[in-house]
Amino acid sequence: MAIMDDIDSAIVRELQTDARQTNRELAARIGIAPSTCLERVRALKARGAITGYHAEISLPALNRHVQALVAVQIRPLSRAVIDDFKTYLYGLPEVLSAFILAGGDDVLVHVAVQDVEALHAFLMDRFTKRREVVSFRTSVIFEHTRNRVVAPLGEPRA
Amino acid sequence: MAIMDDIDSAIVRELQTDARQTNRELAARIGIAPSTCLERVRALKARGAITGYHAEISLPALNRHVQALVAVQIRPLSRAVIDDFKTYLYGLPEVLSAFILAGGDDVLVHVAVQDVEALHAFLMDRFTKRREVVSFRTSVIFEHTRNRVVAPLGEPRA
DNA sequence: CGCTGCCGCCGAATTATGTTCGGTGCACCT
DNA sequence: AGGTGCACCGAACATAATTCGGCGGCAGCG
Repeated sequence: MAIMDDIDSAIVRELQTDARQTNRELAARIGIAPSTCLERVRALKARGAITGYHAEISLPALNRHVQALVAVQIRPLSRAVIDDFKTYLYGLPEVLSAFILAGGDDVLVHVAVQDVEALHAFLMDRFTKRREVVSFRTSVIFEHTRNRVVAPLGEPRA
Repeated sequence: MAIMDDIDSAIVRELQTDARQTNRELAARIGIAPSTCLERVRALKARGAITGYHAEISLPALNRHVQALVAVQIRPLSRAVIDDFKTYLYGLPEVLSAFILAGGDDVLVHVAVQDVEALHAFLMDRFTKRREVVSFRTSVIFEHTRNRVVAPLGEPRA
């Protein structure tokens, strides 16, 4: 799983940038034959290095104009309670992602909703009513930038 | 930009699940002709509803075994300083994404590094030395789950 | 030092897919 | 009721994915 040479790195970089470019384009960009390229891409997926290909959708286009982060404290802090809460979150369409944390807060939830009114309603309906949620703090997100191309770290050439 | 019928929703859902399935598969799954499907996908991209297609890479495969969230306070809190800091963050390979926030903290940074030692080094080298960073709190991430399929909100059928 | 076996890359042939374009039906407007 | 426009469809053409046999380089062994 740790073996990843320059060619693999280049493939991973290109597919993070555009996952829908053709295998021929990809091969040409990297400088290998299409058949070789196909083989390596398949190996990366089989190895678990590439876990999937996903379209990125504009949140405004999905009628979600407000994003927020909600830092939640959970009690009692047991595995069962956390797992239940995770499952609960996963079923909420407003939730984009959830972080289970070490430290002050237990869970950080990234949500995207229609507007501030919907945010308020969401918090009241989905968090206040939960018994395991003893407190939460909400921060509205002004801007969220993602670094789409993630490269290997450490000794660059394995 | 807000017009998105059932077929568009289905396309968006499918492409979020697997962006590399063939246009024919996609069309068959949804129940329309490949040519129609191609047209709609192109329209969605042209309209800005689909912003891109990205491969998802396993962080451990990239030699990043530790993730953390760093809540940063910036002073002075001016646009110029924030923009500079954003640009700075964007250039750091360890940074996965950054949130600009309203409320207690100003910026929340999601990082992925090799191990806890590398996390410590990263914080010391990249944050402590910055003049505009007046304080930061770091939370190690035990688990991060993403909701990959994001559906339109509000009135479901536009 | 040379031989041999193995692994990965390549290129052509086959199969499948993307893409274009003209026609058709439905719905809406008048 | 007639006309107009839009979206969808299906066949034809261009392009790409996939397979597979063979070649070359490298390593390990004799």
